[in-house]
Amino acid sequence: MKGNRLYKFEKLCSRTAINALFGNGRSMVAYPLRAVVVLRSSDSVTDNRARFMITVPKKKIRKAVGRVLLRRRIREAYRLNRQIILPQLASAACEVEIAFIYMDKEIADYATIDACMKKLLGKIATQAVIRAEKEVAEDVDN
RNA sequence: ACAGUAUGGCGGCUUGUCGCUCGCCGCAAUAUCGGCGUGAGGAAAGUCCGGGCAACACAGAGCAUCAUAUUUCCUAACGGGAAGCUGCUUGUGAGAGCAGGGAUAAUGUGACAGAAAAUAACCGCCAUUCCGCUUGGAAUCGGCAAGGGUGAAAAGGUGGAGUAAGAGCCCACCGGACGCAAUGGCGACAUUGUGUGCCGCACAUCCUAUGAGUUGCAAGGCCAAGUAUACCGGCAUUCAAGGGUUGCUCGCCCAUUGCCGGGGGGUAGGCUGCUAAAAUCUGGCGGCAACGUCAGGUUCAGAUAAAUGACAAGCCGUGCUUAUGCACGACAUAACCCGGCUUAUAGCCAUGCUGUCUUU
Repeated sequence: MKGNRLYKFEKLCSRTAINALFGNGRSMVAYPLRAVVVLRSSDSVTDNRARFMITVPKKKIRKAVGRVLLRRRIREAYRLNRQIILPQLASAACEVEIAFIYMDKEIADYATIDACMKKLLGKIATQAVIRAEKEVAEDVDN
């Protein structure tokens, strides 16, 4: 994988996978964004370590125009910033599934969404590193 | 010039960087990569009508429910549209809006106010009788709809004749209703003549005519991993035990359990339906118009946790300020597809018409 292209297999499409994510995920917040995350270890050699989805609730943003615009902005922010987490995931041998949920009632501009996205991805990356260290420790114990 | 009105149209543009959907080409390849093309609206919205399409249902008749209700035309169809007719409301005006089956059938309702909301006597007018005798007062299962105020609506209007007082009770003119006739119009209807004194209105129930089977692409059709497994075949299995054949034993067949193979239905998931059509553009012809017709050109979204974007710069438009700077650029995101309706919409353009002012 090269460049900033966004492939279909990076999107989270399956209904069952989404239900599992919301059942087991841990949430973290960087207002106005909330992320629901599932980390799991994976030894398989794939390019695809992260899959994501975006939700803008109808209760918060009434008009379809606004929801579409926000979805596009969030996707753009993820696309441009995901290089923050991908190397960490590869080194920690983890896969991650993320759902981004928009929480504000106003439509935020791109700059604020970009900043939030950077913060969130940073948190996820550190989580992945911690998890990897733990597993290493357990292996030593065994 | 300004303000308005009707109809029709537009609904920001360009460049750069990084990206998305689908299609085509290249490669073994449906992944990936490279190249080329392609990609939201006038309302895509509300889901209010009418169709197409699909599945299911369907002898025939009636009832109920809902919708519609002036005329002629347009249309695949419509509860939609066009051009008319009648009445009312509104605007100085161009114009705009609303309503429009019924019987001289029936029943009910009409807030507040008012005597009374439809078999009208509160005040009032008149008559008769009694009291008083001055102008008045009282009574009558008396007469009177001319005057009063109320109201959305008050018993056709004006004048005369008439009377105790009055009244379409009668007469003249005017208005309306209904009947008849003539003329014009495809028709609703209009105009004219004539006859009948026939003379409140609104709404609902009701009646009449016409239409409506139900569910919606999450319809419907196809493929189908894994898991469990109806059923079929093969092999194996039992220390004992089951059923059939037989008087009994063996044998054979069935059954049991396990493995392997096949297999139907079918879950996750995928494919299809799925976009070339009542399509659209240009021109001619017919029509007042909606629209029709002929000829030629064009190919124009098909996503599915859901594609057209993000950022930067410049231009354009509007407003505030004035060589500049700042702010703003509406409404609204296809989900099977069409025709309408309704609602939202900054600003701009074209054509016709109207009002006001100025100039010639």
